[in-house]
Amino acid sequence: MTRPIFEEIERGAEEILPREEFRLRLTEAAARGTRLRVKAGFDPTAKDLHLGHTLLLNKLRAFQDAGHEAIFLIGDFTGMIGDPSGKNETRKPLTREQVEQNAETYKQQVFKILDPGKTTVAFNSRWLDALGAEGMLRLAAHYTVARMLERDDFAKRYREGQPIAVHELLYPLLQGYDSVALKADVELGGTDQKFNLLVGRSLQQAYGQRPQCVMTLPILEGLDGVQKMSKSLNNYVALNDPPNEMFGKLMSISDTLMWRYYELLSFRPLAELARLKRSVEEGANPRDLKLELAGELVARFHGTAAAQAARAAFIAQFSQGALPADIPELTLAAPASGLPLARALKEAGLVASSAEGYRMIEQRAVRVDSQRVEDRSRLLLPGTRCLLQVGSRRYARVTLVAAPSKT
RNA sequence: GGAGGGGUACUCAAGCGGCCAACGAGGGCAGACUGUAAAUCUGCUGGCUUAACGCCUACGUAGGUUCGAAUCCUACCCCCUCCA
Repeated sequence: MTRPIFEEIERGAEEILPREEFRLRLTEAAARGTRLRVKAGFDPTAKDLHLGHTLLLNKLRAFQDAGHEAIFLIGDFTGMIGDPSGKNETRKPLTREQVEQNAETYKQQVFKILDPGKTTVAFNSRWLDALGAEGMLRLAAHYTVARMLERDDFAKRYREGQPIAVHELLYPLLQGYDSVALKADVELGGTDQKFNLLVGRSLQQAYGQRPQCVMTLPILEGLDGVQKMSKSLNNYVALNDPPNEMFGKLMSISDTLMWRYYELLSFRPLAELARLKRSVEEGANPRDLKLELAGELVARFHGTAAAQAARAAFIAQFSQGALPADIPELTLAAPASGLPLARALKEAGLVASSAEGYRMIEQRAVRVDSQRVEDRSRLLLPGTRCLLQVGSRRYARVTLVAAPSKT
C-alpha cells in the first residue's frame, strides 16, 4: 500500500480538493510511471522571496522528490495589469521592466529549494498576450458574475459598498486559464487562493480537460505574529537576508509564534515537535528552542557553517553584551569647536535626522564608548575616535577629523 | 449626464477661523522589566537648530478673503455611492 506517500505529500496542507481524486491521480501516476504537473503561481510584485513563499516551494519540492514535475509560474502578465491584494486594495500595475527584473530575482532564489532538473519556469504572458480581446471574452463566457461574487472578499466588498474594479473580476479567470494553458494536474496556493484555484478547475472542465486538484497551504504569519508575512508590512524574513540578520529576526519572534514556525517551517518530524513542547512545559527555556529553529532555517539557506557562526555571534552580542563584529567604520568631519553628538548620529546613519538624534539622547538611548550620554549638547571634538550606539542594535565607529574651515 | 459624499502626518481617524506641527487609535522607535524576546508600564514619533526661545515645511493642487486658514471663498484634479 502506498499510504505513506500520501502522508508525506499531504503533510501541512490545509485542504485538498477533492482528496479522493487527488490520491487517485497520485496512484495512477505511480502505476503508469507518469509525472503529475504541479503548478504554483507567484506574483512578480515582490523582489525578494521570503519564508512565507517557502511553504509553497517546500511543497513543490516534496512533489518533485516524489517524482513529479513542478511548474513555477510567474504571473508577469497579471502583474502588469495590477492585482487585487488580500487587503482589498488595488495594487499598482508594474511596468514590463519591473516585472522582468523581479522575475529574474525570483528565478535565482527558488532554486535554493526546488530541483532545477524537475522544474519548469513559466510566464503567463506567453499565452495571455496571445489571448486577445476575443479570447478574453470567450473565456469570460465560461463563468458568471454571481459565481464570481461568491468569493469572500468580493462578497464582502460588494456588500459594504466598496469598489470592485471589473478587471478584478477577470483576474481569477486569467489565473484559471493558466491552468488550462499548462494542463495542470494539481495547483498549490495559499488558503486565500482557494477560490481562484477552484476557478481553474472549472475552466479546465469547460475546455475539455481533466480538472486539476487543488491543495491549499496555510498563510504564514509575519514576525509580528498577526498579519501575513509580506514585504510591504516589513514583517518578513527574506531568503536573501544575510545569516546574522536572518538569525536575529527569527530570535525576535514571540514564543507563541515560534511554535507556529516550528510547525510550518521546520522539517523536523511531528513527533519531535511534540517532544519539544513537552520539554518547555517541564521548564525548558523556549529561548533555547528558538536558537534551534533559527539555526535550522539559517542553515537551510546559508549552510551549516554560516548558521553556527550566526548563532555564536548572536549569543555573543545579545546574551553576553559583546559588540557585533561588523561595526561600520566612518570618518566624519567636525569643526574645531566640535560636532554636536546628535548630528554625528545622523551623519553616521544611526538616526534619520538630527532632531531624532536629540530625541534619542533625551530618551537615554545613546552611548558613546559604551557610556550613556544624557547631555544633549555633547560635542565630539576633531581628532578623537569613538564608538557610537543607539539602542541595542545600531552601532558605528567614527573618527572625527578637522573640517576644512568653511569661510 | 444628474444628485450626494469625500481627499488631513507611516496607516486609520478627529478637527471645521487663532489655544494646530495638528485629539485619538494602530504601527514604529527608545527606556524599564526580561530570555535577545513576548506581554506590561513609561516616553518619543515633520525638518533645521537649541539651555530655551526661534525658524522653515506640512492638512489633494493653484489662487483669494483675513491681522491670522487644515478650517471661509473661487477654480481645478482625484476618489466613492446612488439615479439615468
